[in-house]
Amino acid sequence: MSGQKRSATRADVARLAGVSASTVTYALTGERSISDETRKRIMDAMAELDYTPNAMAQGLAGRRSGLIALSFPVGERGFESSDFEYVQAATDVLSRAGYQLLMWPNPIEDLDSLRRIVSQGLIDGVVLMEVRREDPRIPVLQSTRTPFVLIGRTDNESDCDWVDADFGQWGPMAIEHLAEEGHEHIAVIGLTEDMFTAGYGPVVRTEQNLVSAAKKAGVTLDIERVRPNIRAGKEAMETMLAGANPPTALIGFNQPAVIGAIEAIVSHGLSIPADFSLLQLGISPEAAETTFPAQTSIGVDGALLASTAARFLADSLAGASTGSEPRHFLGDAVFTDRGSTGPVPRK
Amino acid sequence: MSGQKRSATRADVARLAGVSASTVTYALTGERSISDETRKRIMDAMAELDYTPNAMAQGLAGRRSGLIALSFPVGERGFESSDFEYVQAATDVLSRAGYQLLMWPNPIEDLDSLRRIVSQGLIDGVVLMEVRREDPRIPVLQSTRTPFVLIGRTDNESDCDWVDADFGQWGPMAIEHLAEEGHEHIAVIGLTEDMFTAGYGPVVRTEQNLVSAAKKAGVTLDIERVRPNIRAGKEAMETMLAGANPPTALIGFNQPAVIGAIEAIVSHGLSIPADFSLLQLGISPEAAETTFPAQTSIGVDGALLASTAARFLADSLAGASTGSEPRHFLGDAVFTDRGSTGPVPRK
DNA sequence: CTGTTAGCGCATTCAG
DNA sequence: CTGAATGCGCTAACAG
Repeated sequence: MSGQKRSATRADVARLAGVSASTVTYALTGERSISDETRKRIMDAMAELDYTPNAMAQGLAGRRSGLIALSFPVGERGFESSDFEYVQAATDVLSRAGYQLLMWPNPIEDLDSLRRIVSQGLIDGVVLMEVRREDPRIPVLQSTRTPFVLIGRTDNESDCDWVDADFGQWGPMAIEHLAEEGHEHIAVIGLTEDMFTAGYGPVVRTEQNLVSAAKKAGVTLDIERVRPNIRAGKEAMETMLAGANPPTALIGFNQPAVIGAIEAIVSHGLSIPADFSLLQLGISPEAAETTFPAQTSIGVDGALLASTAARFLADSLAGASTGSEPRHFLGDAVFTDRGSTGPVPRK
Repeated sequence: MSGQKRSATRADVARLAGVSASTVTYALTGERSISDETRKRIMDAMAELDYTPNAMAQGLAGRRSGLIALSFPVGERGFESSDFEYVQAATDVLSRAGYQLLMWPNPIEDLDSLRRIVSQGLIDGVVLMEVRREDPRIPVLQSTRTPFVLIGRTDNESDCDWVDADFGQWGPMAIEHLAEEGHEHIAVIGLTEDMFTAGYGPVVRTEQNLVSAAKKAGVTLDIERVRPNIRAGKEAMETMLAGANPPTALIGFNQPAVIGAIEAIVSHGLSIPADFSLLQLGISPEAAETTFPAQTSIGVDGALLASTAARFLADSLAGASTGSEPRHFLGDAVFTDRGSTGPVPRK
């Protein structure tokens, strides 16, 4: 056993370097100038003792924990690989700014736990994911004066910092792409009304934009809203294909349902993209390439969104007190052609 | 502005309740007995002041942060919904034991960061996921005397606490199931050699068991090892089906590749399970039901694994000093019939 | 059953 | 350019 019982403290370093304790701190933070001579002695001492500052003590004394919570409620939707893109990007930016990310997977409704953790002084700021149109977490954070940023938007948009996809671009982009290829009758498979009333922002906005873009382009839309599962999507698609005037393309905003829809399309004797076109909204690259065929999609760069959010938060933590204007960021729509759309087939 | 600048401290509570500061602590921890009278006064005072103990100060004084890191390196494999099952289960158990989970997504090789975070005194223990046969994180944790538990195993099994799937059951169970249905020639699509040499434990163990079980059952195996992507799986399956004596069933241990394999099977004019049987190993329920058809599978209860690991860690944190025997747990194989296997077709 | 006293390791005044 | 003193909010002996 060669173990040192207790790890070295700042006092140990100071002693070994022959300086005072506070000088060690300043050598570390650079808050005031130090002679090269002294700095070197301190650095050497730190290296020799394998010194690492104690985070708790830093937090207590400096009223800054270096921890950021990522509120990542996992509801019906579950976890997708795309979600990790967000986590990863946020982690990168924040760690560069000296913060660690604390994942907080509790449900949105668990406000007591949220209140507790932010009151504990353990957390400097919060990134909120899966934001609802009226999000109960926000008042909690505001009342405890905890800095935060949203990935997503509430109905009251101007109220705080947020980043979000520019859903306004999705509908027009999707409709235009398909209209250009000659499609005049397009199926849409979205999410159920539940998601509407639960206030799931993207769903509402996107569908609205789709409708208005279709009107402008003179395209007929056949909208079905179903639960996010394969069977529901399959049934919805079968119904649409069995109609008198079946659609020649599908716009999906519901990945599990679209998997079922693909099955329905293929069973119907149609092949993609020769006979039928498929365009999926808001899907991650990973998920889009997990199906057969892979899905052409319109979405947002999640990493860009998350890293921007992280930057907003880091900035407002740096600027501490000042209540400058809220900052917003809209991520451009990204079109990725994976070959699942094509010109409308001749009869 | 009605904001209290600074949140209430233990001293404030003590003053308002008319007791000494330490009494407040003991009322909270129950470390020594207190008259009901006094306890009530303290509780009332805490409620009135909306008091929450400061986590940093608790950590500094009590040398216990209440934070557990979950080392969750995200490599080539990415993030799957099943992974969240682990996170969720671990979080539940640990929060009941008074801990928060800090997600640590850094790559396995990022040992400097790991060393730093555990030396900071910010973390009481670590749960390691994606454990390699020789995992470099382990020496780091041992040298810093940080309690930890593995989800997975190293080659040196007796060395520390771990939980893992009982892979020994998978091979026999898979072979027996298919053999009973009359299959005599079975394809296997596993992962590439890279994963072998990278020391990805499950891959190695499972394939070995598959081979020995097949020998015992008198079944012929046709093993292909491919990268985890759709195209590779499709090509591998096409090759096998084009052979002189094509297999009648597939055992997969590579989800993306199996998606491609399914496509190859269907294109070949075979339908599942009437003409061809499919059995997937080690896949999450979510992923198994994301394909068409859904996949019958053999795997492990991830939530059980993770919660057991969490319990191991919580226990060893409670029993602090004592170095009792390492604890191990093997999760039973779980067979889930999703209808993708059936009797071998008559010629 | 309760109060008093030291620290935990560091940031930050205040003095040179 | 550097040192000394104070306190962050709490736990854990030590005293009754």
